[in-house]
Amino acid sequence: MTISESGDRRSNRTRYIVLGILARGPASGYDVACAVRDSTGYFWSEGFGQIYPSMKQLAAEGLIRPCNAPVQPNGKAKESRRRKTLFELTPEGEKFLDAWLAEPYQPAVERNEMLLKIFFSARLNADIATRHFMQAIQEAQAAARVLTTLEEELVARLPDPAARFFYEATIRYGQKAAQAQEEWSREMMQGLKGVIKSPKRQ
Amino acid sequence: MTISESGDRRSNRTRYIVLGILARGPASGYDVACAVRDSTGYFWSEGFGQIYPSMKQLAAEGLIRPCNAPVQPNGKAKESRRRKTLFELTPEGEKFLDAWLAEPYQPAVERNEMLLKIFFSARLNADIATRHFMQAIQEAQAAARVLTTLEEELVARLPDPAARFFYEATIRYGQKAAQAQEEWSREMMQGLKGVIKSPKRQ
DNA sequence: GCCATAATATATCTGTTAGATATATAGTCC
DNA sequence: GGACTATATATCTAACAGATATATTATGGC
Repeated sequence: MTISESGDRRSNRTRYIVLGILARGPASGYDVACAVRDSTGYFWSEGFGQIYPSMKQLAAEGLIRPCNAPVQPNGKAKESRRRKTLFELTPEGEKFLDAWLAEPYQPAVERNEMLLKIFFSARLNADIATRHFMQAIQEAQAAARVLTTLEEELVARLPDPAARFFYEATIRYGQKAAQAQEEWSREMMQGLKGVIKSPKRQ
Repeated sequence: MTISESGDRRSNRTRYIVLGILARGPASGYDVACAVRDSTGYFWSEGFGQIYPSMKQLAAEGLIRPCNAPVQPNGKAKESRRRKTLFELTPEGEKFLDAWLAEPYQPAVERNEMLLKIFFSARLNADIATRHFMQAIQEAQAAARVLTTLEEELVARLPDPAARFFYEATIRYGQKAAQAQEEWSREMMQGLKGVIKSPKRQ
């Protein structure tokens, strides 16, 4: 199994977030999905369709293994209506994760539908473009609210100062991106008002 | 065939860029791929694997059709070593494109590997996080250079003022995003220096 | 003129992913 | 006890990333 995957056709990325979350403690597939949604969901999406098969593969490869920890009965009975299958990281898994973390990251492949619609907007009237810009503002503001809430919960989530710093770094990124998007949208609406009366239909 | 696809599982997005490019004039599959790469590549990726099957489907649906324009012999002979199969938009295709453009856009699904590595960086030493931040700066600067070049070529590309405005809007977006990324990276490296001496390995 | 090479252009392949659907297990309530 | 509901596991299928394969044509050398 090769550590470097930079030359390959798109390869499985799901396993890294699984490994990263298991590095913080034993978890089931469902736990991983919840952890992704609750802490990294705003910059990394992941679904059951990827998590379960990836965990199965990771187990087959010896990077994670079923956990011998007792299935907790839970203080709150209503949090567990079905027995969990817990997994933990193996030493090999830990090494694998760290090696991947140290490699350069692969830049995202862009596919921004908002910009695609803006790009072709000269075909339509200015009201439609305005609606797209307004949508962009609303989304930026909604994202900023989510990030603010996450930031406020940070201290309780991560007592470790280093982990907190890096988590906060991701939040800060999201906030800057949201701000840039909102500014851009406002700028463009202003420019639209000043220059474009009613773009002619081709 | 339904115009609104907002409630569906991910549906084919390739066809919209195909339709949009054909709205500017007849083109072959290869022409579409080149046009995507040259004018929208920085915010919309598209490969042959999607373009050809989508064009085939669009033709089957009557939204595009083979073009009766004479296969141009080209002024420059070396630009055509194989006969092109040109397609053009049908009136139905044009209506379909315009209806889609007027709908709210679907927000991007995020999957930012840089942030994922940053998120788990407390496991490693600070030099590795610094390398990721430096990579982010270099990428932002490279993107800004590409966008600057595109901006300079704009006047020659699009004589129509409306089309030019919207194209420039997409470029402006990319520039703001690149700037935000660079600022963030510098900020985080600064914070790393001041707070984190050597993050402990867990 | 023939053949090899190279460039343009068309087409397909396969692993990953988005997001939906299906199923299993257990607790609660009437 | 059975219906309902919540947690948890698992699978499905269309879309996509990016690679590979193939077809067609022009060019150059002998």
